[in-house]
Amino acid sequence: MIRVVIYEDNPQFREGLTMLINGSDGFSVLASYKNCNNVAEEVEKWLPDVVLMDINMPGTDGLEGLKKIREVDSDVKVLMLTVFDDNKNVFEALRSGANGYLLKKTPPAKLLEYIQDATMGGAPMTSSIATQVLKMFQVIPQNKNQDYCLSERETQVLQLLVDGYSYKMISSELFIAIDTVRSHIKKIYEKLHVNSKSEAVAKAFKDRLL
Amino acid sequence: MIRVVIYEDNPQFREGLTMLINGSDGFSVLASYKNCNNVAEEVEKWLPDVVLMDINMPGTDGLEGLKKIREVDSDVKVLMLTVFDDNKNVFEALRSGANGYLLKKTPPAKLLEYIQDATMGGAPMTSSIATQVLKMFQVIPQNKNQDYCLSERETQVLQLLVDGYSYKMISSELFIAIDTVRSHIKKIYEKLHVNSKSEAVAKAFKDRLL
DNA sequence: GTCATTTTAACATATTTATGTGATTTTATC
DNA sequence: GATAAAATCACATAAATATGTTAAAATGAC
Repeated sequence: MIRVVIYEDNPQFREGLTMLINGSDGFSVLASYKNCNNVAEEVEKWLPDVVLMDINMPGTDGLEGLKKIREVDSDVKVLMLTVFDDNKNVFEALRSGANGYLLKKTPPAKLLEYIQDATMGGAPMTSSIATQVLKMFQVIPQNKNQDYCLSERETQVLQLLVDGYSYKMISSELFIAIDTVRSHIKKIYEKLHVNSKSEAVAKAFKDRLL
Repeated sequence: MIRVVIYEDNPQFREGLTMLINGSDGFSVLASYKNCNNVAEEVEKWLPDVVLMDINMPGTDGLEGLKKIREVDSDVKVLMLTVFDDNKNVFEALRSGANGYLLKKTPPAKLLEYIQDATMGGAPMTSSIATQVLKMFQVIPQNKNQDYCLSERETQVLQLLVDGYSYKMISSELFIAIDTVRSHIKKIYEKLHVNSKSEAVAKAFKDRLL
């Protein structure tokens, strides 16, 4: 028996979900709530297998609710429900430990299948959500690995710059004259095509040079 | 009619796939290859709707093949096939523009469903892959959101510092006196607990302030 | 041993940055 | 309308940085 708790502010949809789930063999709704204001206590009380969590709710919304749940219980499967496949919410929900993400228009039969899938360790997503997720991956830039051919010493100096060292501090850290530090930094600027310390630091971060 | 090209080095599996797909209504295999060495030309020649791409192949492997395809064709749907749900490969494949990621043990009926799903703009994944994908999101750290309480103007100035602007450039960019820029930057340093431009820039990156 | 590269160093100078002190004007809030 | 916070500007000065030129050791590759 898969035991479900529902968070959904719309009374009709909440009732509909409850009837669907209670009317299906092997599923049972333990409780349903119209907001997440006491979600932590409620989840600890019922210890459901699956939580169906609407995203848009007055008061504590679904994303906040999810985070609260994860503070007290990392095992319960949480499926997010939403009307729109809004990019930002999807990302935030998945990062906060949602186990799946479904559109409300998901047909009843599929919904039950997805709930079961979640309890088996799966990560059910409707197709449009999965497509969004893939797009998110594609914006993650390559390790540009643009080789600027920094020498070992130059890399070392750049690292110290990034760590906020002044020329003087670098010279005493590396036991070399401050003019030598200047030389290295001049060379680094040439290679990175910059002409200030802060630009070099920014480039080191952007291009993941260190 | 969904037109498919297959890349798979194992002859038995390649034959099995071909027979399955050709034997199904609405599906047709245009060609099948045992390696990706000429994948770009082949895809341009056949212009399939879907490419089934094995990950582990001798010579050019599936990940390389995927990248080559994306260099010449961003529309064709590419479904990756693999024996193991190896975390690193999944990540690399999705980032390189795969449209889905399936385990080879996927049952035939499901496979056809997934192929169709891909052509409709979906992003089919087997359950275990989807779970992996979710886990990847969860390692992405929070916006520390250490609120340093930078004012709007201060944030703007910090952004320009990060972009490599000098005080003079900032003043002309924002139409304010250079002494005003100094004032803002002094305040920023106080709030961030730093005392140089490059430290501020580094902190902006580290704490994702912008 | 020669060649290329890296690391080291010195000298000079103009520019930029950091820091301090003080003050006026906006803007938002109660 | 008093108050607080933010944004504006000025003046001064010490410190740090950027840029140029030049060159001697050290290192590694051939």
